[in-house]
Amino acid sequence: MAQLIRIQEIADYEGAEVTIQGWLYHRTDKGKLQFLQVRDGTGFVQCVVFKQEVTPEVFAAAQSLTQESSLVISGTVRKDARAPGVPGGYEIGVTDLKVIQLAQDYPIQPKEHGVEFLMDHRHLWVRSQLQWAVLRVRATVVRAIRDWLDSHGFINMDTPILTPAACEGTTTLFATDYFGEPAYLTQSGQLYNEANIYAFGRVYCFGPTFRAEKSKTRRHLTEFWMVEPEAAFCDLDQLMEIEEQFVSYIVQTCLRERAKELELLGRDTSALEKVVPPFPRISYDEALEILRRIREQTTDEELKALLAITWGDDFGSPHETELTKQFDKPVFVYGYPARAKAFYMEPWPGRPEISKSVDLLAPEGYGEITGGSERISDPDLLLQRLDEWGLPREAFTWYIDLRKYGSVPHAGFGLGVERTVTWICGIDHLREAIPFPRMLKRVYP
RNA sequence: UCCUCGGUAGCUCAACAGGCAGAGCGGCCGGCUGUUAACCGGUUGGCUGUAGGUUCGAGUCCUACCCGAGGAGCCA
Repeated sequence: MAQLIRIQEIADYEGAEVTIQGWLYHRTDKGKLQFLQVRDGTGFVQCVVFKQEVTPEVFAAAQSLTQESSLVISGTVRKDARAPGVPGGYEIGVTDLKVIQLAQDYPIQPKEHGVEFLMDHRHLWVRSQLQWAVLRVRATVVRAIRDWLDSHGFINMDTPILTPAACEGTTTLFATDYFGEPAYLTQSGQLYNEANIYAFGRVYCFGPTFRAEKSKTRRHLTEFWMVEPEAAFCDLDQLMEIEEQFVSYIVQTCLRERAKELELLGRDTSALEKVVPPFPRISYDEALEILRRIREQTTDEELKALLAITWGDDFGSPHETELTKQFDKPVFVYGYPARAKAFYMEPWPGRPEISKSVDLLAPEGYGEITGGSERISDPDLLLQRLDEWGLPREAFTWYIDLRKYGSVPHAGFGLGVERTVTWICGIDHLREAIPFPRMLKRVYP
């Protein structure tokens, strides 16, 4: 009696009679010999059908199989270095095969397709090997995020998705009708987590977040996932230590547990192996100096124009990309000009024009994956900032309260899941790092 | 919102200077005992994004619009 197994555990069944349930990924017909590439969600395996080893009915059934037909297949597991697949190196010598459904005209072929076509068929595209690999890495990233935080004193505290007001401006918020009043889809759970730390010390929220930005680039989604840790009694230096430990753990976990997927994606893992603490730290001022040098040395006039920047401006993508090329690890850039950042950031001691903020830029040109800061803890300073930014005090009554009842230095950051997955996988577009991306002009399927 | 590129068969793309709209893949039929997006032979397949214009003649030139991609800005 053949045992029902999953492809990912096939190496444990060498020589055994097994059954797998899955779908036909690809078929090569050699006449009296057929090679079936079968996937079951956990992996891909080659199944070999010899005409003389099966009944005529089984052989004909194998010949009738179309791409993505569902099937139950039985046979003997044998080791064979020629066998492709994930994990690969093993194949099944087929003895029996049952067709569940013959798929009709599956649209995606194992060849190059255009972006629009693939996005229109995202519900099917996720079955393709590379997409499957990326999304498996994503699942591991998500689990590593929770593992690290849960085991380092952070408690999960989810924050609302429907919110009454903007935390950083309203133009990029999705508005909804909340029983006749406007409510907005969240851009960040940070302000709520600043309340939660006074109950739990260290917290994190983890969920989807929404930005109605009309961004049309490979680095933007309108709906993306963000994890936002926040810690009481934490300053900017301590925050950077948390971030580098956290990010390193995520990367190393993927290297350990998703080696096959990263190999399938053609990822140069030696670049990821270098992602261990400590990460280099440079100030905004030092970053400007580096950019100035790059600008002087380049002969590329277009790049020179893109890299133009004056003190006080936030970095754009070209700046981040060029900066990260200078390092082989993620790099912290701290101390951004206060006016380029949000109202709640603690000013730098003795230099009020600078904030205690820090972004973490991923190497190889991937750019910003986290943004964080130490928050203002003094109630009077917070009131002053709200006024300066033209924000109504009434809307922030509860937030101001937090500075009145046992205020402490505290800090936090947000890490973008899709950007992290994109970087780890070495792919070039965020849309492949989430099962069903939401982008400007894309809400289907 | 701005800049650049693109839209031709189910898919990926050709089509010279305006002159019969083609190939590969897929599908279908046949052949092949080690294929890795197999290979070989046959076959199927078109409102050239939309509307208008120029011309004896438009996939090709002109105008407007629609859709997509990449980038800028903004950001994780």
